[in-house]
Amino acid sequence: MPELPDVQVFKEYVDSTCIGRRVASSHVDAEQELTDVSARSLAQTLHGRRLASTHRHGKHLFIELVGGPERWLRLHFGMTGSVVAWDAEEPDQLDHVRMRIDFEDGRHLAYRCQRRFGQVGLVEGPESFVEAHDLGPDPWPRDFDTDRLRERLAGRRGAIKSTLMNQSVLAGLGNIYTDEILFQAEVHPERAVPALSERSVGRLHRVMRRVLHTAVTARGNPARMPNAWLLPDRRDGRTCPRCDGTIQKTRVSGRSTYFCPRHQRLG
DNA sequence: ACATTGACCTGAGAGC
DNA sequence: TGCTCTCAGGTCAATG
Repeated sequence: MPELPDVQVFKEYVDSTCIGRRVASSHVDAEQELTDVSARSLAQTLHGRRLASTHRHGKHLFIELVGGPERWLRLHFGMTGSVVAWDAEEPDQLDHVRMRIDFEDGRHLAYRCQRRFGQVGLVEGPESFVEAHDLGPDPWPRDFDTDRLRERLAGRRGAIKSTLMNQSVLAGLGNIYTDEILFQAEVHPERAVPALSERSVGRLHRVMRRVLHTAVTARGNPARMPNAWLLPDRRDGRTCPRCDGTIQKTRVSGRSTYFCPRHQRLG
């Protein structure tokens, strides 16, 4: 599900396939996904613009459109969204295309979204969007250090899992990578934030950064992730890839949660 | 202010 | 076979 690493991969994909190209036309069929903009005015804004750069914040991908008033295309991928680019022959099985951009040089870019939880919109810039939606800092850049994490967790009383997934605390972690980080940091998902030791916070920070970077290197593909990770074994009853425990499924704040009760202890 | 829960959506898979 | 039910998980609104 598109979380920070997946969206980072989408960003790098758009960078290498579409940046610098000019829009000839676009087809928008995303009535449900559109936020703050009509299909008509989105198509109008895109027309003739050049895709100049991209920026990612959390699970949001922003694409800068130059050649007019400052506007950025914002893509959010929900659970099932993705992007795909092609030149001549349209790929097979290209279902659920909600928006397609046709470039002057014959290339195409499609935004797909099966379950329609995604969002497409136009914004004045990434910073104003982040501020308006009260998104927390993105944990990907180098300057996201342990102190920053500690500061973001201050004052929180709930379970660590729901807190890490709260986009106004940190922007980018979803259900799957949060489970992965807690699994590797050996922290029980229901542990209350105030009950976390200083060491645990440091470990969470270190593991978080390593997991995100490794996931991007693996292109977000679970099959390419290390064997000792939870992700490929994220199923009830599986043997824990780190110890002799058994992976257990539970619910935390309404979200299905997988963890190893043997090395992620509550008490 | 913060935490929790349910609704939204669509397709896959389970169970009968 | 085919129907119905449950589940997945991103956000947001409503409620506690």
